[in-house]
Amino acid sequence: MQKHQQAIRERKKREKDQRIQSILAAAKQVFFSKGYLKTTMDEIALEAQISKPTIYQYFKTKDELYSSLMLPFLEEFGRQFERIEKKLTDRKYTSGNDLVKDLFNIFIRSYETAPDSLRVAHTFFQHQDLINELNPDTRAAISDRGKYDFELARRVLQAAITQGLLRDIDSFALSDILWGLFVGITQVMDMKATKHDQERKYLKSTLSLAEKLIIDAIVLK
Amino acid sequence: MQKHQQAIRERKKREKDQRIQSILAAAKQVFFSKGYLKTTMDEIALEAQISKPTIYQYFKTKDELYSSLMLPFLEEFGRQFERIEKKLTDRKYTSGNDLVKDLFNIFIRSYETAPDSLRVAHTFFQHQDLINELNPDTRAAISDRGKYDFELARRVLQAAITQGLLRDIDSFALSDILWGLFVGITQVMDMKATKHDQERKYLKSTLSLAEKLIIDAIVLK
DNA sequence: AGTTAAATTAACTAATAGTAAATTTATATT
DNA sequence: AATATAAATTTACTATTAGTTAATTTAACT
Repeated sequence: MQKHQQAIRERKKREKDQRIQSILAAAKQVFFSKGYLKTTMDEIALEAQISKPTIYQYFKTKDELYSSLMLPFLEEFGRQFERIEKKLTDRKYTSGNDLVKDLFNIFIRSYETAPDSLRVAHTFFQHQDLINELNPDTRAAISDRGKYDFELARRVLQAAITQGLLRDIDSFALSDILWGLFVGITQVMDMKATKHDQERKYLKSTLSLAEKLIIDAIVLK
Repeated sequence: MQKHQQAIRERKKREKDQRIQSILAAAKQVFFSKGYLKTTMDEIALEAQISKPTIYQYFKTKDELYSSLMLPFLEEFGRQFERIEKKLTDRKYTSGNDLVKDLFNIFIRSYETAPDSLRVAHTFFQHQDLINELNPDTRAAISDRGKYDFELARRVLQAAITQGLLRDIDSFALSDILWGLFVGITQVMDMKATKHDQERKYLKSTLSLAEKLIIDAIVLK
């Protein structure tokens, strides 16, 4: 009976995926409450209610487990850029103003809904040496996805320039500047922040000012 | 003989400072070639041609040693801001344009002369949990210095606004934006960079574009 | 020359990332 | 239903390395 075996294989895959998800959930919980350095694999195993070697069944190293938390974040970023790209090709933007606001909202919302993931992204930017040590599959997945997002963002900016929404600025450099601006501001804020809502409000007003300045600087009027 | 004892105490202090400097030099060398995680204290000791416990005589932990590398960088930053503040109070600036260029140059030069120190600064922004574990003296020194630099930068911006060189923008937020912009851009560039001079030239042109955009956005015309 | 204090080190402990081998669990076969 | 096989899991281990202790060396002082 082929069908039966097929069904079993499917269930097994499901269970495997579930186990991976539960490990990721536990890892997220522990990493984000204690920080990368002070987190131990035993503690993650305890949180996931399994033994340590089981984690190593699915993730080759601590670094790889940590980095894996980043992928969903990068993917979500990509989806948002794709949404904006579609809106652009559909000629839905009548002013560069709205476009810049949409771009900033990607970042702002990502910070609001998943500030943790953003912290992982910071690691991505900083610990390049760590990334290089990952197993090739994970590294490729993360690195490729990162490059894809970068390129996507650049393409969106270039399209906006071509449509006359933004001033004629080198889109590669502009993409780096916007990306850096957001990463940098959230990082500087993170450093000052003390988890109070007050601080988060302050971040929002700072980002909102940055948005105004960028609109002044790059929108074609 | 009081004089003799005094002289000996002075030499001892000198020797102690020298030892600290040689440890810092060795640490710098190893940390920056291998990254924080893959650097061992034994390796630093070997590089400094002393034994490991001697390092612990002067630095309480690995984190503290790493963080100590940052202080000279923060101090240099402060000196640069003080220079610009003096220029401002002496009414040497006739346009906001020149001021912004001077500010950007602080960052650009710091990256050119000591890109390594900047990488330590990135850690500072990211591993806040690490900073919190430092011994109180070191933490206070670094944290105070960081706050001082931030405040100094803000004061410079506020003075420039008061003098009518820059548009009337909240100086706290603006300071965070500029600081974040630079940290973020260098980080994004660092990620892409592969140590080729070509990349460094690209960073410079990107920063130069960022400078133009910021001038457009904040200089009063 | 002998005493004391400080700096240095050899030899250690504790913690933890990662692994190997044994065990359990679940599936397939007779 | 009993047995064989394969996969997942765990117990018990190794290796590395941050940090410490106690012994040793070095140098100042009497």
